[in-house]
Amino acid sequence: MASIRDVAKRAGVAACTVSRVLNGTASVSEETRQKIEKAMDELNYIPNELARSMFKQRSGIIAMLVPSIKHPFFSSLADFIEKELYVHGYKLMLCSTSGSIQREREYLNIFKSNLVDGIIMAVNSLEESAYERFEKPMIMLDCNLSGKIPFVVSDHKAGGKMAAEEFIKNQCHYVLHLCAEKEEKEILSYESHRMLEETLECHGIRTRGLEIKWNHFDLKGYRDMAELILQTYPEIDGVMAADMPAVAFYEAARKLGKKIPEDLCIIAYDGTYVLDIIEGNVTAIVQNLEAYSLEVVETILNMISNSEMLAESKYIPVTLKKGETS
Amino acid sequence: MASIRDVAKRAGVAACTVSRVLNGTASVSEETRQKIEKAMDELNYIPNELARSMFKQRSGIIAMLVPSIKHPFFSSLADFIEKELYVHGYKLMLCSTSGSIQREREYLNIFKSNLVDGIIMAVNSLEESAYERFEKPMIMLDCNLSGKIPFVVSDHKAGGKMAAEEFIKNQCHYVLHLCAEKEEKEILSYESHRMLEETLECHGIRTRGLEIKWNHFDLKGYRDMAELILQTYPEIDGVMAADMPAVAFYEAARKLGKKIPEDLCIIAYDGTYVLDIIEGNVTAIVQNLEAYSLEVVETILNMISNSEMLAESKYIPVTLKKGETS
DNA sequence: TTGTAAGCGTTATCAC
DNA sequence: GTGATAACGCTTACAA
Repeated sequence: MASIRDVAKRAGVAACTVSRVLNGTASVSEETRQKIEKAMDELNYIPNELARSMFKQRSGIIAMLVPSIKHPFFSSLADFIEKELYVHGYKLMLCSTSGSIQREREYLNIFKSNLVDGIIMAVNSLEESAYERFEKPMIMLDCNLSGKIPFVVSDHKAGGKMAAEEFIKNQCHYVLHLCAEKEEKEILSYESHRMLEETLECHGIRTRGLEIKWNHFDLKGYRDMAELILQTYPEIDGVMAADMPAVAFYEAARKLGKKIPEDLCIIAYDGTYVLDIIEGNVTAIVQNLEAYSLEVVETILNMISNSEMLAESKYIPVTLKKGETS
Repeated sequence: MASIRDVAKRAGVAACTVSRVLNGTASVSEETRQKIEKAMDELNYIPNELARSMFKQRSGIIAMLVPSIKHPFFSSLADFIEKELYVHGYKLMLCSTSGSIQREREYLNIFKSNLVDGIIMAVNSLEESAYERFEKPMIMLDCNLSGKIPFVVSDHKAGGKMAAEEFIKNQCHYVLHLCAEKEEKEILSYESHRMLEETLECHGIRTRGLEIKWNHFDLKGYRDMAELILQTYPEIDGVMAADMPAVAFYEAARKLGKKIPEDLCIIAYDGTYVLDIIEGNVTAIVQNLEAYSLEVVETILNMISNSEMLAESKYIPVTLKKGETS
């Protein structure tokens, strides 16, 4: 691989002059420029980005740590984020914990070693201090660590409220809502559940929260669970759950001969493409992943260029997509 | 950020001794080691991976270029590949062309500049020479560039044959198969279509290939198309298509009141989790993405460590997953 | 066992 | 407009 010095030698100039041509950082006479460009061409010269990064102490790479790369929500998000990073000249290092806490810790250590300029965290299984003492620009998705790390999050309160209002419109009497197992951290998506309960209870509507262990790709398991629940609690006439379990409820309800939305009103939370795959048109609270991604990227890049560890956190509006299940 | 020299100074030794402790590359007296470790600790020292990479001319990052990050096939593949890379101490830079040829070219240029150790290409829209003259370890997925670049591919011939045999078993008379628009390159998945046609024609079964423009997330569009096709050509009693369009045919056929598999036999090609989302159990030719990923990673890492640009190409077996649509 | 010095490929600073 | 020189943080001969 030809280096900048090889080019310089061949063009009969100093390395720094080549660098100037490369970066347009100072004026170079037309004659020298041509000689240099010729030499670059002949040597098939490509600047070594590693050396540049080392000098600048900045690699142009942003890491994103997710629980799963294939999950529709995270892959959709990563898709948007990659596009937006690209616009700003940054590259995406996409890393998955695959649900392993150990791996989250290891990746976090890797991220410390200057290979990436910033970190987008879509997982948060470690103790809070692990993030708080992290000394690089970091942004948390959907999780508020006592304001110590900036976060971006969908407006789940509004989401929960919208869902509640939809259940009320449908004159539901007993609404089930499923969420992931809770931790002690302030996972912001729980807000939607809190708000849902609160609003419904104000209207005298019974609610029931159920914490389940996600296994995002076991639709069969979800369907069985849904069927069991619907049979065990026939008085349930409203369900809010993430896309996949919501789909499972939709399918289970149809199998059981329930009329939708009369007997069962279903609201999916997230609104990923998963909902498009089935024939039915499920009502959903849709997270605006595009707007979300824009904010994430803007915030992290701001943190990098201003070397401020603390940026403003952002709330992204959600919308109700009316389907035939409400 | 503390550097290795800061640590050395604090411990009262030379930088290289610290390096030796860090890498275990030579024996260091217990006493010095302790001093050094203490200093590292106090300074909260973290080796600068960029500097290391620069010296070693190796970043430990592998780039993967896909047409879309969110597409179930590619996100599943990336998921496996990331896991396997992790095992070998490599990181994944996941990049998407979003279908843009321009962007493929730009990313390819970025990859040339030493920031990544190797490239996994799941796109191939440029002229062949763009890949052939690429001077870094590169592996092509599903595409054979006259043997110039090693590739990994599912055994699509076997896949096509399996599908054909399934149609034959179902006593189909007219089989439709959908594939993406063809290019002049040797895209290896076309093999399945060729083999399907060949095998069916040997049995006197009519076939019809249809090239369609993919828009992987417009299930509604697919369903409309499927419905139109099934109405226009009622004599079609067999369909092979990628997961998403296959699902669309399944749903359209049910809507039209066709009996499955008697009136219409459907075989999905790929076997991603998309098939699990719908209630029906669609027969599929399943690509073994895990085995696939293992081969991809093994091959690219071999190319890197042996600095051989040409490795052996690999064929990964596919399997038939019997469902209720055949 | 440990230190000195050179080098990886850039770019910035300061002369000229 | 151009060139020396040093520096980014690390590792590896080579020497002591």
